[in-house]
Amino acid sequence: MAANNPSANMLDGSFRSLDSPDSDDFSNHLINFELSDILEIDNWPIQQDPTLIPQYSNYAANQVVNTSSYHEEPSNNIGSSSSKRKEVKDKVAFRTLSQIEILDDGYKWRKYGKKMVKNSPNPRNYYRCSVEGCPVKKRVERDKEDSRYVITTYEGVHNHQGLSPF
DNA sequence: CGCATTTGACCTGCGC
DNA sequence: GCGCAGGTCAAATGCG
Repeated sequence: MAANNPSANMLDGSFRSLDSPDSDDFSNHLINFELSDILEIDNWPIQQDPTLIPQYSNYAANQVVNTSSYHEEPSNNIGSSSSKRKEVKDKVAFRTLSQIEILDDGYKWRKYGKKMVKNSPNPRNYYRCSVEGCPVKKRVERDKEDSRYVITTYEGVHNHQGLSPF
C-alpha cells in the first residue's frame, strides 16, 4: 500500500484518495467527508482546549459538533475494588463518511494488527503512531450498518507535534 | 537497503 | 474453571 504522505494538507476538508480506485459513491479522487457523529469517550481534551483539535483530526476542526456523548466508562466506581481499574486514557471516536479508511490526519500511523469483530462483518484495523514515545493508538472500523461510514477511534494524546503546521 | 504492511498465533480480561 | 472476544506481537514479504 502506498505510504502516508507527510505533506498532507486537508485543511480544506477534502482528502486525496491514497490508493482506492474503487470509484463507487465518490467519483473524484478527493474524498469529501462528513462528520456526522462525534462520540465522546471519557474526557475529550477538545472541550477543554480547542487547540487540541488538530491533534486528533484537523479536518474535523471546523465541523466539530457535540451531537452525542458516548462515555465508555465502566461505571462501577462505587465498588470496593475501584483501585483495580487501570489508568483511563483519552479516547475519542469519530464517524466519518469516507470510502477510504486511511485518513491522513497529519500523523504517521503504522498498522500493527487486524481483527475480525463479532459485532461487525467488517474487520477492525489497529494503528499506532510511528513516532517513538507516542502512546497514541488508532482503531479504524467500518460501520456495521453503513459500510460507507468509517469509525475512527483515537486513544491517547500525541506528545509531539504532528506534520501539520498546527 | 529500510521500513511499512500483512497475517497468524499468542495473551489477557470478562462472562458464564 | 473454561470459553469467547478483543487486543497485541512478531516474522515474513513487498514496495519505495
